[in-house]
Amino acid sequence: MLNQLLVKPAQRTLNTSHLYHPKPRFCLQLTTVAESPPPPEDATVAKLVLESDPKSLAETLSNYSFKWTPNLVDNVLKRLWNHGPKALQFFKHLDRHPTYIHSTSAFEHAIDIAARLREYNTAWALVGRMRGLRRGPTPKTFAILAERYATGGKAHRAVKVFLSMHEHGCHQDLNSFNTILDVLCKTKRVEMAYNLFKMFKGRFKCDSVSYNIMANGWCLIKRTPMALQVLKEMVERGITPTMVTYNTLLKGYFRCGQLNDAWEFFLEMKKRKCEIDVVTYTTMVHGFGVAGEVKRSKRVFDAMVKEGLVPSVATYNALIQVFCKKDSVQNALLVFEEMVGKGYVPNLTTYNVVIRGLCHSGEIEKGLEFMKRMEEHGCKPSVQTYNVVIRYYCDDGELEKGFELFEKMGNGTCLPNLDTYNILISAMFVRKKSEDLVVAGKLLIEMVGRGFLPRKFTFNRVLNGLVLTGNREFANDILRMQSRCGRILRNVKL
DNA sequence: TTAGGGTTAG
Repeated sequence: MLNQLLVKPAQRTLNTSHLYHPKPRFCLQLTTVAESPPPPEDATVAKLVLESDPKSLAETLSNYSFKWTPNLVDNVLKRLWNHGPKALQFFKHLDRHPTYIHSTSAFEHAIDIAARLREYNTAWALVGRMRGLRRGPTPKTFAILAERYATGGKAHRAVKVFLSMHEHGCHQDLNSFNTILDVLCKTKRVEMAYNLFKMFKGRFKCDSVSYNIMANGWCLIKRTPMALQVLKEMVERGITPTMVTYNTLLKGYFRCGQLNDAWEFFLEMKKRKCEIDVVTYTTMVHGFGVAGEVKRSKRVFDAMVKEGLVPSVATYNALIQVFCKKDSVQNALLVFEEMVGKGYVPNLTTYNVVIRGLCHSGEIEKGLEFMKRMEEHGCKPSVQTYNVVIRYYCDDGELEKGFELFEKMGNGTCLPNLDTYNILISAMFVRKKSEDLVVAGKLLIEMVGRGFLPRKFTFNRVLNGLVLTGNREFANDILRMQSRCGRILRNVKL
């Protein structure tokens, strides 16, 4: 039934339902796709890891003659980035390999993944293991750990990581100090960073980078006066502000909606004969534009060119985004074509901005054309690209087209992430059909199987939906899965 | 992975 619902009957169809699944959990059909070249080896391995039951992973992989190299392992781990438990199972399997030894970078990937899953004990065990093998830890290892602690809401632990570096045989220097400051600032723990900064600025002989990091931190939490204070202090200590310092403050003004102050600051920079650079202009184009001042934004862009500065791809991206958001996609496309005409190579951001703009104005098919165009030009659509188009298809009631793209992701080289699943699951509630809710339940099972932890809200929503549509038994299955869910992450021990 | 400019919805 579901198959018929989600497919246009006249189309030639082919059942591929989740090629990387041991058994199809649900059958969605999609139109025939063109023959594509064989996937790279790391994609094949990633697919096998995703498909295999953890217990049979070793056996599965031994059926193939992969030649394990640091590069291959790194790429597999990168691909499995959104599938943490699976990635760690793979890492663990190779950790027992008779001849292959994990590289520093493989360890750091694994540590990053474990810490992202908040498996801090696992992460530290890996640090110990890499030390035992004399593969680290390196300053980068600690930067990763600190960042994961900070983004996991454990800023104090992040600071501790930095303070304990030397105990793990890793020297603390100005670079690592700047890194911890930046990690804290980027996670909005600016006060904490500032305290640390005040405490150690003498010991590590803080440089302009440290000051710039702090100024940016205050700007990120919209406390520009404090950023100015940092600038003042910097000058008092005889450290010359750089273009980064000025551009940071300029961006800070825009972030606070202080357009006039931003403009004044820019004039002041000019007056003082600052070497105004492409970043300054890009900040202005974006700042004025997203604040609704499209004409001003375009004037700045033109002024830049007139002054002989060459716009970067980022400058074009800013302008294109401004047109998409505050003007029209048609004008944005004109800028896009102008950019291409001048020999620029649009990047992932360019395409994502354009595709989002098109979808937003109801031109999803045209967005899809751009997706093809980017692929033809060697720019692989990212999971965000897919998510945008899938979302708009679903919003438009074109569920089958959304699923078609979802299938394409699974078959190809761009694995779905948590957002992808959430988008699709939400879409399953629109038609209020029993069959759709069963799909939602199956998606939920699939995402858990791949190591994503759905929010409680998602579980409850699907459960309620199933119960209301008379799928009580299936709801019970899901309920049992939910209770197992908490244990899934804990089961991955190294 | 020591700092600044372009992607994200409701």
